[in-house]
Amino acid sequence: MSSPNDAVPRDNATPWLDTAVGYALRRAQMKMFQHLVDSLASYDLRPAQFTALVILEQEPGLMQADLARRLAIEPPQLVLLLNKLERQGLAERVRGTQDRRAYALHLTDQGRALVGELKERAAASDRAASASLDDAERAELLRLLRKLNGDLG
Amino acid sequence: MSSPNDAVPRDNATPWLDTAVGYALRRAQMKMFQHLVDSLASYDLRPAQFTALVILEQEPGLMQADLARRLAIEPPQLVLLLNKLERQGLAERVRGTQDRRAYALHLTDQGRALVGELKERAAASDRAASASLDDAERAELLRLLRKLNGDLG
DNA sequence: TATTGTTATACTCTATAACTATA
DNA sequence: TATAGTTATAGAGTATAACAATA
Repeated sequence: MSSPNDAVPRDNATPWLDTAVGYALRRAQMKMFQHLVDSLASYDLRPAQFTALVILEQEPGLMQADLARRLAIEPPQLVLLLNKLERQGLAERVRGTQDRRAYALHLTDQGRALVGELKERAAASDRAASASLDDAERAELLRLLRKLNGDLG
Repeated sequence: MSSPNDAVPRDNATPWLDTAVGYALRRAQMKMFQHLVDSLASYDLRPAQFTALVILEQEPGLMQADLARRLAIEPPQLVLLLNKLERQGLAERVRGTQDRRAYALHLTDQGRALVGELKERAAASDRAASASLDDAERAELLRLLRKLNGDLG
């Protein structure tokens, strides 16, 4: 017999799925993701579009290929995402001065004005969708997830 | 200013994304899910198909609508999933005796023989994809995720 | 008339290859 | 010849409506 974590007492009455981190992770992610989708719907933004705005606020001037890598999407997908953000007046492509193939990506004034409100919305969604945890548990969950992801800090 | 968890000291130098449980959760889930996809690829099984086998092992005789609900997929998707498991000789539909519209779902002998090996594979994938956590941390992560999901126990 | 499972269909997401314009 | 971005296209995954058989 085998279970995902041998530190968990292996009770034969415990369903296998209840011992799998990946299964619990998937269900948690679906729940929180859907909550965020609903929270951003009135802005006509999807989670990836919101994340792009947050990254561009923190690192203005990024190239498209770099932003695509940050979002873990392929360049062709990023084209569509950026087209939408430009149509919404939230971000813009600025032709590179040195390399005229590349674009430097920036938020517009409107985008900069909106992103703070979006972060508050998303933060509220984060808290609401994990309301069964207290603040200390949420902080510990975040720490463990970031360690799993190989993040520093 | 706002962050997803007010118990986390709100350092203005900390990028907002690093404070969001949902973002860390999504990245962790993608990493573990992809690892499982690779681990099951040689069996020509996807995670949802594997999960269906595990559920049917534990609860033989389920109806399709019930299994669909467990997997959080729509009935039409489950039809295709079951067709594939039947083609692979791992599960079968048995016409209900009382209600002849419904099917009782069961593993075949071959399915029962395989599911133990699959669970070991999946458990190894679970551990490998979260190798940056020690056993105590993995157990605590599982506990917090299950609490977030509203699971009992 | 309602329910179980199925089919048909469309919509989203994602991945790949081929194209353009610069370098 | 290589690279940044784009276009075109096709493959999954997912959701909805309509249908057949049974209750």
